Amino acid sequence: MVKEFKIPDATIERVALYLRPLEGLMERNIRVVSSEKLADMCNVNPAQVRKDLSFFGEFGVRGVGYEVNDLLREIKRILASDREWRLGIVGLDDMGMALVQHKDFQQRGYRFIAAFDSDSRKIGKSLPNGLVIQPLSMIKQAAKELRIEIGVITTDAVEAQRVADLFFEAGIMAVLNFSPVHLRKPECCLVENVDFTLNLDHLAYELNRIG
Amino acid sequence: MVKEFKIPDATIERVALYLRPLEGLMERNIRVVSSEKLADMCNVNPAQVRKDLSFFGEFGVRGVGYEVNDLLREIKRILASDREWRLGIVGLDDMGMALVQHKDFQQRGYRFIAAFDSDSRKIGKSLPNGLVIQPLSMIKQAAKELRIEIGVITTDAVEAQRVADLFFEAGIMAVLNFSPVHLRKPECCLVENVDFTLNLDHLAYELNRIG
DNA sequence: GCCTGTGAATCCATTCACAGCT
DNA sequence: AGCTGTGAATGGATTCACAGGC
Repeated sequence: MVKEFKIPDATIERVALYLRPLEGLMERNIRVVSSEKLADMCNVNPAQVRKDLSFFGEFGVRGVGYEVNDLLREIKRILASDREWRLGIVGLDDMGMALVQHKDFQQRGYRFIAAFDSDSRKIGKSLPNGLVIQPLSMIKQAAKELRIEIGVITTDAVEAQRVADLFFEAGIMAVLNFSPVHLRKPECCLVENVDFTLNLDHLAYELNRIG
Repeated sequence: MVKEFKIPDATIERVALYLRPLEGLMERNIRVVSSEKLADMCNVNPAQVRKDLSFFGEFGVRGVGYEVNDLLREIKRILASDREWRLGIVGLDDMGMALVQHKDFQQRGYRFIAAFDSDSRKIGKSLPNGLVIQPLSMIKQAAKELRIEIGVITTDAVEAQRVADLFFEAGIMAVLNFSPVHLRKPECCLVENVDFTLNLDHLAYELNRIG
């Protein structure tokens, strides 16, 4: 019984956050969790957890809590992360290599199915997962044939926009951007930026405050 | 003339976001920027930019805009990112290696000055930046001697808490955590979590919504 | 008794709109 | 004329507090 009104963005973000702790509980064979316990594990308020979940239906049992397994399944369904997503990556220097091997991605159904690089010395090389690195000129064709859904960019600043444009032209609507530039994009497309320096800036700021 | 009342957290986060575009303008020798232009480059509202900056003083010139160079210096001062910060890292698999080589870190003054791993086969090896990988047992001593300020964790889930505890015991108050677990920490310490799957979850959710 | 689900209340953040300076 | 700086207005998001069901 999913409610019709629009879900707050903050809720979507937090609901994704709940996945990891829930997976942790599953592994420890803990069947039921209260909003208070789950909130603890995510540094949020218990009422927040309940309200977030209530946007999508009534998953809990009063006096008891939430069935971990059910909740996990529901959240994955809500986020559409209950299926495989097909990723293509451009840039196979250290960061790119780290990502294609990243275990969390595979476990969660995010699968790299194509890899590209502009460095001709890298073309034709095989990655540990069996992928062969292709030239950028193959992006369009590969995107169609392999049905790439999400593009990942780990190039330097200079190349990033060009690569993003290639992705968009190839019909890839979503990009995860690790490069240090703000990408221009068509209205319809989505870009998520990852920038660790923001996290470090925040730590630096707080460290400086507390003296 | 810094205002005394507390700065909203959201403002701190956005102010850090303004750094990259400003650096971009510097490189292109653009001296002055309006709140509207800067807002554009960060996908925020111009009034937001002005309000954010006004928390820290009056940096702009009415009728003109903000001096890029000044603004950059001011923001760095505010965030305390106008100096070097000393990082120690644990876990030198792909992700760890990618981070120690990450150019943005060095450019912004985030310097890795120690590296540790629990894998005995890695101990004693040198990294491209000259660091030698040490065993975890060296964390406490190295933290003191080298004055490590921020600890970076790229181990797997099993090791992460143990490493975090070692950091905290060694007097390191801030941790950047790439591992997929929620770290328990003393009241006084800071943890920032990095989790790319959250970004992918968000893209998946949106892709699914728009069909 | 215990814990969820949720309207109401509160708190915070964003945006508007315009006065004030150059 | 142009763009900042900011009180006031708006709009969201968080938290409270309790009714409702196990």
